[in-house]
Amino acid sequence: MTLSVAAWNVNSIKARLPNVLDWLQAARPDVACLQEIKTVDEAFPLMELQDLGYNVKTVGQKSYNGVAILSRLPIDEVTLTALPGDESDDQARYIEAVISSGSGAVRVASIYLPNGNPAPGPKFDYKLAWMKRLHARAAELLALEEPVILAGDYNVIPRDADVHDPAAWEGDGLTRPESRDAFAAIKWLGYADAFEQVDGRSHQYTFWDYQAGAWNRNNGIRIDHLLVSPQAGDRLKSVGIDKDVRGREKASDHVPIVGVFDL
DNA sequence: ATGGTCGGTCCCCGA
Repeated sequence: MTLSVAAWNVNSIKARLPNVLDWLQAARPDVACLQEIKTVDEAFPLMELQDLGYNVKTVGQKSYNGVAILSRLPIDEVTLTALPGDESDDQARYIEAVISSGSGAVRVASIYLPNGNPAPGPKFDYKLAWMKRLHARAAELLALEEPVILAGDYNVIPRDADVHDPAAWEGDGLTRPESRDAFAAIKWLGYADAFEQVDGRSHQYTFWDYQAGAWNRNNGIRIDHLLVSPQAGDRLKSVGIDKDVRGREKASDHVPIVGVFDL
């Protein structure tokens, strides 16, 4: 039995609802981790998504951020609605759940990692602190020896090969060595970047800015990632980036990335 | 081409 798991920063679920519904109906992912829903839980369009057969769990916030997990399979338990380690952090950027698949339980997190710009500065400090907390949680999850999929917008461009013009992004919070090192450190724990494991091609992007004709010029970056534990990585079959979604009317600036697992 | 575009709102901020 296969399990497909998607990550997609929708940049407002309300502005994107027709596109999101169309894509879910066409791609039919078993699990979809959404970021930047930009709404409180009460205003999330629950019915429309339930009508497509999805169970829905959200961690929302007014105006900014907000994450969701949609699943065609039962969501057994929401294990976390925030990253541990900072009680004062009230930004809605993390939700983690246990999902029942054909072969047992799979743990999935929907992650919206802070952008961190302008860097350096307090926002960049917050990004790095958040990444440390994610590192700690990722280590705890590895110890469970379960299939774990950490899916979302990491706001990190891992390699120069993941950006159209590395020079143009020099010094940006998405490419700074501190950001790349923190991302690599999570992988060093024992996670794999699903895209790099099965594909690894250069210049495959998940985000194109709205400005300056970035989409038409293919000036993109790869910042949406699926990090997978060994128990998930061993069963990873394919990864796809649904690039065409970016060319639609009223598109998000991000497109979905989908991993298919034998789970 | 040293700019530009979205989405959310307290009329500017975040990306």
